[in-house]
Amino acid sequence: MHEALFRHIEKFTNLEPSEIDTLESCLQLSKVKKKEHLLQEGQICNTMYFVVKGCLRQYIINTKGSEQTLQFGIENWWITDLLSYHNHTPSNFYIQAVENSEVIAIEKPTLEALLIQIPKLERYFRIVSQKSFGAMQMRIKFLFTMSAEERYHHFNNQFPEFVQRVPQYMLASYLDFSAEFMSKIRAGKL
Amino acid sequence: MHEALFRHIEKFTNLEPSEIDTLESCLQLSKVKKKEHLLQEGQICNTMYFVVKGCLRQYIINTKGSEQTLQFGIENWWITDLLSYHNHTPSNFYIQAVENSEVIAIEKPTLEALLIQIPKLERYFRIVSQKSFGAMQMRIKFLFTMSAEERYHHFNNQFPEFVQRVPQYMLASYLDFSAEFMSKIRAGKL
DNA sequence: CTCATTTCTTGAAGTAGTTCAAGTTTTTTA
DNA sequence: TAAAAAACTTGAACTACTTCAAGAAATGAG
Repeated sequence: MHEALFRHIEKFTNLEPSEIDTLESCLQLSKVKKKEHLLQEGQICNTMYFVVKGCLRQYIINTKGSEQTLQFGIENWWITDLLSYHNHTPSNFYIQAVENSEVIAIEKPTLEALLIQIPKLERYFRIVSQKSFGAMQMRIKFLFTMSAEERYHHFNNQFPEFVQRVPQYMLASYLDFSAEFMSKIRAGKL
Repeated sequence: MHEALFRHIEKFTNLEPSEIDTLESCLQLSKVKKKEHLLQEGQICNTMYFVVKGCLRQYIINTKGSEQTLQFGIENWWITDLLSYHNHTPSNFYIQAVENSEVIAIEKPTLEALLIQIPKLERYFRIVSQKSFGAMQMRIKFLFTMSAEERYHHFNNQFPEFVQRVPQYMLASYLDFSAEFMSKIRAGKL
């Protein structure tokens, strides 16, 4: 049922069959329709989402009322608001499906119990979150050192398939420039 | 000897006296002089640094040859290049002392061994890195939604003491604007 | 205390990006 | 398969910031 997640966990730590059973019994796969929200600003985020299939995004609505995507989550990524999750504070973010997707949603009490029953999961989540933090550091580096055009080309080189997969205006805001500017970059009109 | 770190760990998990002993025996405090480097670009980052006293920063040298601070680390923060650490790849960053500082430096083999001997440390590092990731998400939000002036005032409200502690030009680059612009913001000349 | 170094300030000129508004194309839905 | 909705394009006007250059102030080292 949840092979995708098991395979991901096995990359970082080896589970016993009994542990797989325990885990299996706590998980359920849910379908999320395109544009459906898993988290809204102001809610307390109590759930971690593992993307089995499809694409989610985390976004905010800025002071001008327009959406800015801060993060995408595709297959084998976790997505959640970790600050709201840990501190029980209202979230600053929306989490929404960009495509029809399938996710494993784990509620905090379930996960807390699992982490106690299967301490290896502590290791798994440690490594995953340390790597994500490392990736975020690189992201900040790119935001700081590259021009809008460089960011676009760099992203397009690294993830050409992904660029086709999401609306341009979402990617533009993720790369921190306007949709109009992206259009001009792509047309080579500068 | 290393109370600062023990106190920090105890916030997230409770260590047995024997575990404290084990840990104690693996740690050593080192002094770092202002401007001294703990990591240089191109090196493989093999060490995690816990700041006991003082202030470190992670920075890059951009294409124009000037320094840009990506992260500060003060008392009770860990600082390292987690991507280089996990992937054994050359680091993109410098880590340098901003003030004369004291750090606990843990080498990767030591830490790996400790995580096996004291599994509770997996939990500690998981929570710390998840919270750091959450903080990074907020940082990106601020970078995306606030003007330079707003970022300065917001930071200055949140961390007034810290603003006094580091050179203005370092803080300016951390907030992603020029030192000259910072000077004008502070003078109210806009 | 004094000289050298580092940090901060100021103004003028330039630019990488935004915003707006309108039109076009593509995708979705019924 | 038509109509509606969503996504993309284009150009013109604007602006938030950068860059440069030079001087002033603060800090540090011997």
